This record gives sequence, C-alpha cells and structure tokens, in this order.
Amino acid sequence: MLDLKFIRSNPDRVRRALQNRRSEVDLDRLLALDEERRSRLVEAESLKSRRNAASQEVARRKRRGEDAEDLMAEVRGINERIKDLDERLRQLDADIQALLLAIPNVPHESVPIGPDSSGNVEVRRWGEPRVFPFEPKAHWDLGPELGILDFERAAKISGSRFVVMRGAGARLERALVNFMLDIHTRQQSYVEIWPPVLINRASMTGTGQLPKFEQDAFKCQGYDYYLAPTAEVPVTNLHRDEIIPGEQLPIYYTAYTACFRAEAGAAGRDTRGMIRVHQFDKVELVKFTRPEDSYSELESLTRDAEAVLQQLGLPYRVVVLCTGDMGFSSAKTYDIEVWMPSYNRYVEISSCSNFEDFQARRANIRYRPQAGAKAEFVHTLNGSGVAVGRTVAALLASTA
RNA sequence: GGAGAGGUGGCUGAGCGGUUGAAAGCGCUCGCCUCGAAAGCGAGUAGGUGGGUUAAUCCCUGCCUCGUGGGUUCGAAUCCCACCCUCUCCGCCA
Repeated sequence: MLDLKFIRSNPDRVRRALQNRRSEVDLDRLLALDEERRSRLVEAESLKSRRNAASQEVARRKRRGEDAEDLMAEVRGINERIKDLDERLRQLDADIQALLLAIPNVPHESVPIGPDSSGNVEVRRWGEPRVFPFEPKAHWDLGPELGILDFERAAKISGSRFVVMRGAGARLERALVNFMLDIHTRQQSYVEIWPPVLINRASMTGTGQLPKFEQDAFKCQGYDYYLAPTAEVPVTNLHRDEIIPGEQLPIYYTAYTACFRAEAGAAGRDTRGMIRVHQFDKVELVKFTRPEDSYSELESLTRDAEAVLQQLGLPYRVVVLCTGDMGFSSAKTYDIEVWMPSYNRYVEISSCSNFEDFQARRANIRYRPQAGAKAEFVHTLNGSGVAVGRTVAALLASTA
C-alpha cells in the first residue's frame, strides 16, 4: 500500500508508475475522494469540537447546580448533522481504502520499463549448461521411469497438478530442504522459522495477496483461513503490528513450508510435470531492514539464494524484472532462472524482491531508529531460497 | 465440545458516567551530580488523522483511538448488545 500523502503530493509519479505496470486504478477518482474526505472531515471535526466544549460546560454548570437544558438541546441538534457527516465519511474512507489496496507498488528507478517478460534484462549468468549428445528427457518422463515421481497416482489422490514422490525421489526432496536450510542458517545468518501454513485474512492482506488476488489462493471452507501460497506470508507477518527496536535490524529469517496455489490464471501453462503444481515445497528467505539498507540487502539476498544453485552445480542466470512483469507488491525483483535441459531454456526457480515499505504499511511493521525516536515503517524483502520441486526437476534432467 | 477469566501507552498495571488520553512502576531521552560510570535527583516521553504555518522541519491547533463494531447519554475506558482474540481448567486428540 502506498502512502496517501505520497500519492497526493506526487500524483504524476504515481500515474506514470501505474501506466508502466499496466494498472487500471482510477487515480483521479482517488484524488477526488481524498479531497472530499478532507473537506467533510474539517466540517465534522468543528462540529465535534463544539459538542465537546458544550458538554464540558454542561458539566461545569451541573456542578454548580445551574440549568444546562439549552446546551443539551443544542448538542442534540448538532449530533444529527454529525451523524450524517460521519456516515458519508465512513463511505469515503471505505472507497479510498479499497482503491489504495488495489494500487501496486511504485517500481524503483533502476527497474527497466517494459510491457511483459520480454522486457526483462539479464544481469548475470553462472555455470555452463551441459551439452548432451542426445535429446535429454524431461523430468516427467525420467521420474516415472525411475519410479521416483508418480503423477498418475497423484491425480487419483488429489487431481491434476499434483505430484507423489516415492523412494529416492521423496528422499531427495527431503534432503534438499535440509540442504537449503543448512546453507541459510549455517553458512549464512538466517534464523529458521517453522510457521503455520493456514493463514488468516489480515495476514494475507498484510503481504498483498488479498484483496486483489483472492482467486489465486485456496480458502478453507467454513473458516477464515487461507492456505499459504508462500512462507513469505506467515514469516513477514511475524512482526505485524509490532515496533521493532532499531538495534535488532536487520532481521533475517528462513523457513521451509509447503506452498499452495490455485494458479487460477495459468490454465494450459506448464501442465506437465512438477513445474507448476497446486502444492509444492519451498525454502524462503525474508528480511526486515532499515529503509536506507534495503537495496544492498536485496543484492545480498539474491546472492544468498544463488549459493544454493552454485553448491548444487546447477547453471542459472539472474534477470531483473521489468515494470510490466513485476509482482504487485514489489518495487524491484530479481528472478533466478535455472537451466532446464529438456526445456532448452532457463526457468524461474527463485524470485527475490524488495517491497520497500509497501508491505510494512499494510501490515503495520515499524521500527524505532533510535531510542525515543518516532517509529517508522521497515522495509521488507523476500526471495525463494529456492523452490524445491523445480530443483528436483533441474537435477533430474541435468545429471541423470 | 463444556466451564471460567481477561483484552488499557514501548512494557507491566490502576482507573466512582463529567479537567482521565489515561495513576503508579519499568524502559527510554535530556539535564544535575561525577574524572567517568553506577546510584540518586529533576524534567520530558502513546498512536492515527486533519487544519494553520514552513522550502522542508520545528511549532500552534482540532478530531479520533483504552480488542472490533453498534447502542444508551448533553457527555462513555467506565453502562448495554454483538463479534473477535488471548489465557486457565475439563473433555477429545498427534
């Protein structure tokens, strides 16, 4: 969520950002609502001020045993008008809030402008894709042949876009989770978290999944719980509605969780195998930082995720997403793409983003720069470190 | 599922319907003391959102906020209703 005061004083900059992101939020309507809200607010507040003064005068008179019926009658009259104004203000607040929640983050100035993924820019490569003297098999062929992946039985248990791992496949998945967590907690300095994956509405709103992307999440029927689409949600919300002492920043967390995605808009894409499934495993990295450090922290976060692929010997490249391809809440995102031989191209395996104060404002996560100073919003970052299923797919196809 | 207790500032914790936006303590900031520190003493210290002023701060000022939302009243942290959440005990359970 953007700061309304920022929007009010930088409307052109926000308008440009919305265009670059192909967002269709009606900024003029927002500004008009804000204008009306403030003028009504002034009116309502002056009436309330009069009411407060009159009520205090009533108290004074009554203490002296004097009559106050005239004042009491006056306030009764004022209250009618206050009620109408408050009703209108409530409506205005709701409309403004709804618009604010629908506005994506403003991209950082270093983000390339582009319409879609074709505008992304490669920033570096690591490793040499292995050249095979034959047509490399895809993991959805190799896995079932080896008896370690079973898509047919997964469909029987659940449906399409699920996978069963068996024997060495299951063990590989488990080993990779440990391997990644050990890198982040021992070679790097992340604190391991094991969070709930049933998430309430406030937390889903805090990180930006709701209200705009409700159709992408699984909702528990009869409960106000959503299945976590990523550990980013529970881990970032660890500090929702908190004021973090400045000396505790930066905070680094890592968490393994199963992730659940409805993939409502992805029908027909990557339908084979375990690249795009409804349930997958992922190790996530989350940072809370001071605003002035967040961009250098994004660089080191990305390197921390890359370390996993380097130690596995999987070739990859890093791209910076352009304005048209970025996630809703992000100000800047690097995707790490692993080489997938059977696709003969790089496939996303990690996405590392700086959200600046966008999530922090939604989730009310603040810090105190110094003791006694006013609380400010932190910057939040996160990245996959990395997607486990896609790592299995890349390993199978690259090294089998 | 059954029974009970409770949600108040950064934290702990008081609060007869009317200078209580809130006692006290802790923490923190500044000052005094000190060679320096501790202790002690003094002062200050909630958030949100508007208006005025400003280059921007500072500052002045209004309104709202004691879990959330309604209600009663001239006036609600305080009374009433609904909801949410936390804790304790019992039951069930990996």
